[in-house]
Amino acid sequence: MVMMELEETKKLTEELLQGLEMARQLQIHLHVASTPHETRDLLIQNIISAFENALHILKWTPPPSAAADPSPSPSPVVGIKMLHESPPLNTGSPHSEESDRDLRDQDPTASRKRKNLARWTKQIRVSPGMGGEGPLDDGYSWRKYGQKDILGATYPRGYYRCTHRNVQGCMATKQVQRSDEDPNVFEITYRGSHTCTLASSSSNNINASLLASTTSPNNNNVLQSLDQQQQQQQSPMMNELLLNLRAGLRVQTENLDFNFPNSNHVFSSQTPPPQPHQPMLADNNFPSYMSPATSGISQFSMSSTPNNFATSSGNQINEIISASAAATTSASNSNSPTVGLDFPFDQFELDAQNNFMFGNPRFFP
DNA sequence: CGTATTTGACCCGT
DNA sequence: ACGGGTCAAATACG
Repeated sequence: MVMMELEETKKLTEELLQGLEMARQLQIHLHVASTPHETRDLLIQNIISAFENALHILKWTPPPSAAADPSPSPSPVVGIKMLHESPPLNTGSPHSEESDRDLRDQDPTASRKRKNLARWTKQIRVSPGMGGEGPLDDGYSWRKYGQKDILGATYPRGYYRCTHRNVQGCMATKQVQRSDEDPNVFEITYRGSHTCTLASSSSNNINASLLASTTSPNNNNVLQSLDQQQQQQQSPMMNELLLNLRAGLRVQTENLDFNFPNSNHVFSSQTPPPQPHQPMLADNNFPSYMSPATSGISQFSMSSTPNNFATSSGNQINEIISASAAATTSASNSNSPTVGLDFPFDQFELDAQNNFMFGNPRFFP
């Protein structure tokens, strides 16, 4: 077997750790009657994904049959597949993201940092029948800022940035590329994590719990104070996954990607103080304030209208959430020693002490 | 009328 | 020079 690189070892470890944490989460949720089954499904799915990813890292190849996309889900059959993507992928150059120029004017090192932004790709399959023309909404509010024809690609690539870039300096962006082979598949490349404060802060609860079990013990007390019921899964990823689940989509694979040399890179140096960033609308408890039926209205906006969900239902959700969020948010605004940003689901980092971080530390006083 | 999208120009790395 | 990514003015949208 080929000598495993340090990076891989790290990834593998992270995968396993995540799987472990998810399993622990599941264990906790199993004792909480009010936990929506979606949450459990999600956790299970994530646990499976963690293992799959770990195996993937180990170069293990699944049996041909299993490799294909299983889609036992209901109507809108959709498969989401996460792809590793630390090394320069399609485009050899990550490069300037919008205002590299501007950034450099203010901070010469800014452009360089951009290259370190987290980057990962997902392949999302939408059922042919679905009206729209693009991948489902991922819970974030995106604003299209460009479209380009790519050589060799039949479909143009759409460029999106977080709607709150200007207001909150959220530098997250994503690219949507429709697959040539299968027009029903969209490859979405995300870059950078959201630092915007769209919804509440409660969105990090699940992360907090995860942290509790993995990171330094000094966090536990705080974590324990969290209301587990309401603050369960709110990481963007969770939101996303839930969205999928709600829509009858099936999450096929989740992968993690680690290309964050340091933990600060996520925040553009241009951005004032690292803002408490939150994962977007916390749609975790959707049953309560947002029935599947209600959310169904726009949650599957396609690329042409990337932020329907966020703008429509997101606001209401935010309001609901903001209340509970206020408490935790304010308490955690300060920069904590460790920087764990909540990335869309699959993201997590290691803090200075190499503690596994899943979610951000803002919950800790 | 404010906000989002479109689209050609521009910038930058290769 | 080329291709990918972003800017920004024009336009569409609600």
